[in-house]
Amino acid sequence: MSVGPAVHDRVVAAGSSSSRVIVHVDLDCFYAQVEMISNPELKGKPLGVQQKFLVVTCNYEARELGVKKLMNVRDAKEKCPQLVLVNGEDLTRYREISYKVTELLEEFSPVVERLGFDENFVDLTEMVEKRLQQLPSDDLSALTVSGHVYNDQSVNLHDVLHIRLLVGSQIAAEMREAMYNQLGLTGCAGVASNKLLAKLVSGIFKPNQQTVLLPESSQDLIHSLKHIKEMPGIGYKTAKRLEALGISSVHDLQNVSSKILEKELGIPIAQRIQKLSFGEDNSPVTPSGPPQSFSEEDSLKKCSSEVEAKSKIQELLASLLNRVCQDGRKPHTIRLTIRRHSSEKHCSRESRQCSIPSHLIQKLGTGSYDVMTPMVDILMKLFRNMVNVKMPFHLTLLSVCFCNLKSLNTTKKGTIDYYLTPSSSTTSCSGKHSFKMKDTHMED
DNA sequence: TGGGGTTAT
DNA sequence: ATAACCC
Repeated sequence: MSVGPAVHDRVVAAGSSSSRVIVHVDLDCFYAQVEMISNPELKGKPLGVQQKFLVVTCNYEARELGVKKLMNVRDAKEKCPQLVLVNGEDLTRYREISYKVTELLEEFSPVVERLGFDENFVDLTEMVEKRLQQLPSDDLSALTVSGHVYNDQSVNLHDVLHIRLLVGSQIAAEMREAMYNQLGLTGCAGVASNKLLAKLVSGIFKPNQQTVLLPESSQDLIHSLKHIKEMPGIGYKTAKRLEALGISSVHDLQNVSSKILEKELGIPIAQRIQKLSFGEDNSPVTPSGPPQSFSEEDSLKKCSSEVEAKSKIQELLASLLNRVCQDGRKPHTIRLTIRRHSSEKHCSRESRQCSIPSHLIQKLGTGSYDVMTPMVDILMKLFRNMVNVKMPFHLTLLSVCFCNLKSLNTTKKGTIDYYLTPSSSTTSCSGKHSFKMKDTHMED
């Protein structure tokens, strides 16, 4: 190796994992896209997806007519009388397609982190390295960026970091092309050296486009935020506390004394968000893998009796049992969550959880046994532990969650389970074996 | 504000 | 068990 010192430093920096290539992939108005695929007659019309009294998302036709995300149905209809609404309270199809997207991305590189149903991060560092090593005779001159470059900054083909991000932009384009060809979905992508910047830059050109951020422009990107609340990682609470300190811009957060910040927020959060304000984010892309919990919830106008609660709980549990059955893993914990009508308290929830008795866990995959009744009994005990049913109450939400999921197959072969584990597959949970409520005459 | 999810304390 | 964060 006889390269100059500057080049050598960059190569070392690039190779020592201090420099990564991350892509953030963000589907365009995901629920609305899924609905238009389910029912192509909706295409071309202004479409909103409704949950209770809210339009939770809408397509671009609707946005052009003034409909916004999380807009009241009343306001949306007023703004846009032609608005077509579909109910989106059942997330089943959204969840299924969401995981198909993640699986498609995992085919490019296994390191994929989900963020909600419609966003994914992928660490492209290794893939980019491989592609650069395959380049014939180090000929960089044929390389071109795919999509937009933030700030229209020009690419320097002699800069290793530029080259790596440029290859990242090409992979991002292939990902979006695969999403469209295989799933019919469009989305945006942002390519940068960390998750924070990749996420921020993915939103720069908006529907169905992509943007790469070169390092020289990262300060411009973060300073384009008008308020620190727009910084991913700084939520409602932290933003309020910072505002009370007179900190509202990225610049304020960069320049505030770290001692003052640590005193207000504690050392870990203070240090993390102050690094974020400089565009620094060393958090890894953590592979999400299968979900760690399954939950179903329903918000209610009013639930004020134990019978009403039991009926809702049965409904939620029936759906959950089907989901958990299809997953194959077994939940070892069950949780019930409520929200009380409280006058002002900002949507505070309460929960109670307990272990699921092992004899019920075993029966979970099989349709051979009524698991509903004992499970509902457990949930109602949790319910009465939280709610004094002898006193008046008013709940506005019920939620049931299965968590602490364990795969049966991952037997540590020292345990007795290894020798006793049942063959576990005489029944399937699909189709007619699905769990139903109340009516027992379900077989065709 | 819905109907989900995650991690940290 | 709660509180914060994300969508």
